[in-house]
Amino acid sequence: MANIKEIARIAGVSVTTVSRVLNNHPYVSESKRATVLQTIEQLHYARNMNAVHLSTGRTGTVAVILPYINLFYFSVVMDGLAHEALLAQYRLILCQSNYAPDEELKVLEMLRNKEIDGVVVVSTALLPEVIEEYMEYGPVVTCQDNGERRFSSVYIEHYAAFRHGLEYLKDKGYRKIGYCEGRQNGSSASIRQTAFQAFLAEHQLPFRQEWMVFDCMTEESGAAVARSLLPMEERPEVFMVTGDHVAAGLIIEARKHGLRIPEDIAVLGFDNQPIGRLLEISTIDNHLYDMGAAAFRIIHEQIRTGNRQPVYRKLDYEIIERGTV
Amino acid sequence: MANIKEIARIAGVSVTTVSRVLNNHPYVSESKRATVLQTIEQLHYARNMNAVHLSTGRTGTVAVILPYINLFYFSVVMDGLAHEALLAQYRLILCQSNYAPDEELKVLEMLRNKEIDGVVVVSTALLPEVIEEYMEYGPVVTCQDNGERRFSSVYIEHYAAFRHGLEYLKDKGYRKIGYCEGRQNGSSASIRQTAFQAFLAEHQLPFRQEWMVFDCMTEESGAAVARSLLPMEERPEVFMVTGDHVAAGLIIEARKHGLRIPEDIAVLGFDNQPIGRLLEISTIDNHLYDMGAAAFRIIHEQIRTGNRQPVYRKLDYEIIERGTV
DNA sequence: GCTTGCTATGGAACGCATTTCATACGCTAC
DNA sequence: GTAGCGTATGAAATGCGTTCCATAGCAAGC
Repeated sequence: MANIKEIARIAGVSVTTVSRVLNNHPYVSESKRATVLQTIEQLHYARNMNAVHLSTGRTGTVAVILPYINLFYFSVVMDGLAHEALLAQYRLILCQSNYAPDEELKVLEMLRNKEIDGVVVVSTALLPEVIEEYMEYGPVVTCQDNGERRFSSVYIEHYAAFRHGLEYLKDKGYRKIGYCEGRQNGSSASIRQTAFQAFLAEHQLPFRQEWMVFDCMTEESGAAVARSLLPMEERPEVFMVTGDHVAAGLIIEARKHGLRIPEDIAVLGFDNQPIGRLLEISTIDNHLYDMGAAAFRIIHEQIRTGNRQPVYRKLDYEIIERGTV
Repeated sequence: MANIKEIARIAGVSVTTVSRVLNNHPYVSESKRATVLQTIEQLHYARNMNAVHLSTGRTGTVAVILPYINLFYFSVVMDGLAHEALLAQYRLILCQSNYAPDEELKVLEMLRNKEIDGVVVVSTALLPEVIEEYMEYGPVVTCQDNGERRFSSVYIEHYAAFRHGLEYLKDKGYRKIGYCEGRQNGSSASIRQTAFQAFLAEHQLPFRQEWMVFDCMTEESGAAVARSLLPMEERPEVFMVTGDHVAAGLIIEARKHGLRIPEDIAVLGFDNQPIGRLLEISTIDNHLYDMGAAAFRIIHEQIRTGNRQPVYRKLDYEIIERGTV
């Protein structure tokens, strides 16, 4: 396979000149440029990008850590990331970690090994302290609210958003409020739990352990929540559900069992997914696509400029009133 | 930053020995191995993977071409790919192409540029002939049925699956059959159209242009189909819908307008998505996760062995009977 | 006439790890 | 006793493009 040296030899120029042509540098005469391009054409020359990466110390690639690509939440964030990456001519490496810390660490090691230029952490099992250690090797942006860290983050104001939702429910007259959460110990999940408990205490609202359900990641788990309502001595009046697909499961299963929405059980969803629109689920839109897009733009900027000053970008949210509350 | 040469100098051995330690080669005495490892530790040495890639001509990375990551269909295939890639310690580059041919070509060029070891094409706007031209640079696996090509493919027997579905409907007594398709000109879509038209002709079933709808990719487009039924002079008795989320849109919107499922309009979905299970949509499960997993295993095998003999792996499908037909 | 500065071009160093080949020691087998 | 093999180790070649630095011609400015 031809290399740059061969091109130079045949075109009768130096490798420097060939490199300049390849990279559109100035100071190459039109005649030589033409000869070089022609030689490249003739020999079907293809640049060995590994040599370029070695030489430049850059790869034009960013890795993305997330647990499950087929959960709507993550695929939408990924969509935002991928769209911006395409615009910036960057490549994205997907690490679907299943929250396995060692796999997530491997990705950070790739940063250290110069295999990638940066890392976007959409959701992780790693502690912020661990991530911080890798900041010296390249920029990292997380999509979680980690407070003031050495790495950047783009995040929804989960505390405020959740409170806002609770206030909205309270204003509507609801007092018995239930809560379906994804992971019990996730960073955003913890924030929401705190918000939930604080709000209940503040307003002296009733609470029962069975109104709070964890590990609700799928439609099926939403359906299970609906079924759990049936034998319940005292039911909540409304559920806040993190994820419209989970809310959809809850609603459809509840209706199957003759419960009316919102009269018997009201539901406020999260994420504003297409299924929520279809079922007219009231929801909190937290702009997931924008989160991905913003995360990429920040990391791209930091790679480009070499600036490591962390950026904390707070995204807003909005309640979309539909029919389930 | 320390490199292998520095490690060698300080540890008092040759770079060869350091390399051997790094790669777990035999023929290194325990004492030297220990010294080297200790030096690596001390200097916080990190291997420059770009040099490794240049030197070995391999990158341990496979690129994936697909149009939209946030469509369930693709995110599930990606899940299968990602899972296997993790097991094989391979990295996946995601190219979300939006079916832009030039972006898809760029990925094939990456193969030529040795930036990646192989390409998995989940769905593409490119012609098979174009893909074939890149086979000399590395293995390519597509997830479409392209017939006998120089590249491998993992595919659902769309023709058979679709016919099977049609037969199932006919056996149930349906004669007026409608059809909602994603892309009009997709490779799988074309096969299904052919199957559809052949079946109708064969059994002299009635057909109307308005019973065939294209560009149904989302829940909303399914809902639009439901609305289009209302003013229709003569309605189909059943719709085959490629994608359970589209079927879900159709069903939910139809019910909103008082249509009973399946009495007024029956629906047979595709892809066996979680939402289909929840709504008890009868569907054709075409094992998308397995498709991704199989695609990765094939390309990994071909990278490993250097074997370029194309493999055509046909996946089976099954009708899942639930309540909408 | 001489200094400055821009255009054009090439030599050589640099980024870094892998791998082939050569060498050498020690032990077993015949 | 020596041929042969396995273990251990290093020198040097290899993969390939980028970029700093040096050189030189030529034109504009004083």
